Amino acid sequence: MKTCLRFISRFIYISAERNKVASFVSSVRYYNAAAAKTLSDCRWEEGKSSDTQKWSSLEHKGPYFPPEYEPLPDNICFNYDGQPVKLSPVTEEIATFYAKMLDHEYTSKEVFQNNFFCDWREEMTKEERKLIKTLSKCDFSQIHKYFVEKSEERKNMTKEEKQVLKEEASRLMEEYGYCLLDGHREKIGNFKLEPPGLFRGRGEHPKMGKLKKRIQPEDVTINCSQDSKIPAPPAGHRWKRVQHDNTVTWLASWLENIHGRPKYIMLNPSSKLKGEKDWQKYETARRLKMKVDSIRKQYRRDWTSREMKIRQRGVAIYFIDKLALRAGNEKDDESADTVGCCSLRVEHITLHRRLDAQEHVVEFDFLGKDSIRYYNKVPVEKQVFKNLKLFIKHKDPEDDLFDRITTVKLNKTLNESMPGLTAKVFRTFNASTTLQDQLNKLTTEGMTVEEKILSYNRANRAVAILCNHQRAAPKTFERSMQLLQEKIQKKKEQIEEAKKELKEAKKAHKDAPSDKSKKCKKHQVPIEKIYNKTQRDKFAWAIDMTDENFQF
DNA sequence: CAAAAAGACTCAGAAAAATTTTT
DNA sequence: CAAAAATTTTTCTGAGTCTTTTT
Repeated sequence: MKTCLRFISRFIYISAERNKVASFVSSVRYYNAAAAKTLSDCRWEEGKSSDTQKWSSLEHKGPYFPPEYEPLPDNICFNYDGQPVKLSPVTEEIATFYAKMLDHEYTSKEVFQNNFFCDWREEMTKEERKLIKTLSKCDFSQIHKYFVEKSEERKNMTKEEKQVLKEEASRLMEEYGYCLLDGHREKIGNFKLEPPGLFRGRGEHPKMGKLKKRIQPEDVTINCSQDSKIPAPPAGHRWKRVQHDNTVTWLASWLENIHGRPKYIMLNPSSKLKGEKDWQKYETARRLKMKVDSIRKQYRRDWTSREMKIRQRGVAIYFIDKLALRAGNEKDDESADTVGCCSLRVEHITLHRRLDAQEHVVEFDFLGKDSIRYYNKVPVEKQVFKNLKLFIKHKDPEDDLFDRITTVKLNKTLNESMPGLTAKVFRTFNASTTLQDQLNKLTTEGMTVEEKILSYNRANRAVAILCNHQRAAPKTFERSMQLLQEKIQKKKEQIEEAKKELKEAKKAHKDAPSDKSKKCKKHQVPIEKIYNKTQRDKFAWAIDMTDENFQF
């Protein structure tokens, strides 16, 4: 029983930050393996800067390239200004990207349309460009219909056909999905290259609708060990570069054309490399736990510093600590306008001397990561309130609230308080602490497993609120609501009926009810039903490590 | 040296796929 | 039982954080 409790609490602890539990199973396996060959490992770990060296051998098959474009059948036509137009393959492919998205609201946005049309025209042949000048004259409906039908067909495939597809996918996974790192077969996180399409940013993204180009082998850099079997580029092609850099963990990289930022093929979270890093992250959070009191003392002192930047820093760290805000790096205007702590603007907060019987309330309202709205009314310390008033004095709404600090400076300060400490550590720390606190509050010794799981879910909910994790209500929400109402109505009727039946049954009571006994048989629910396979896998490592002291 | 740019890595929601439950 | 709906899990890749390199 005790073990069970502990392992649940461990599970909760690790999964504090979303469902990033990663399968530590393999990590544990590796720790054991590592222990076995400690001697040789230690030698080179001491000698070389083992901190920067991520592997000593790495072999893989290179990325998997998405299939080539298949031109539309001749009877499917794109129409321009009422006339059918046969498009060149390149142009046609891009048209299909748009056509497929037609019933997504994205395509109704002006920015999306403009970006798409602009990029599309650039890929057109001269003749096409000359002809196709207005998006509103473009008729993709046949193409759209074609793909709707195709996906319908796919849905209606027979079991056998689906099985064939499944097997094909798993063969692909076998061949490209794994690499060999330091002699261990490790799962790759994203071995498939991102296929071309139209960029869909989150929120009001200025680049939405732009063409995400097909990645060519010539765009891809391969990273593997020198003496490994170098992955072969697709026939008739060559890699951009093959390098052997063991200070990085990626297997392949390319520059994404929307922002020109690098993208990588990396290992799955279940790998040793990722797992250990994740473990380290929690270790750092635990170190923060030891240190947090003095850090809190420090930033409180900073609230009254004569230096404005120190006051700002003190208040910013307070927000990061208390509200689990993200650091808030500066962003260019080529992306959606979202903020974090350091990039908060005056317009994002409202100060209330008193609000709903509370004093010194700060009302936050801004778009954070992924354009998720953060809305919160928080009572703060009087000194913080005073400072905020000072910070916004003589500023316009669009001015920075913290104009004297940056994330770099803030993290530098944090790092001085504790090695390895950065703003994001507070999120891990706060999530873990909240979960542990909630768990302690919600669970008692005598609870059944089901009750514990309920507590676990509730505790996790508290973490989600703290971290402002939220998903958009599905578009079908209204509909499901309606269905729910109908259901409730039906249930009511059922209850009425049941009551009547009961009355009748009472009257006819004397008859033997043996017939119903079969139906009434209740079956025992085996424990395995409570956790799915993946979850049980996740638990495996926790059980394995239960002797260690892991209380947060 | 600091600031900017480049680079590498984690985090996170949407959508798709798989699975389970209900009708 | 199949079909549909609901729910859960996985995949995908965009969006952050933070570090390293360059200017």
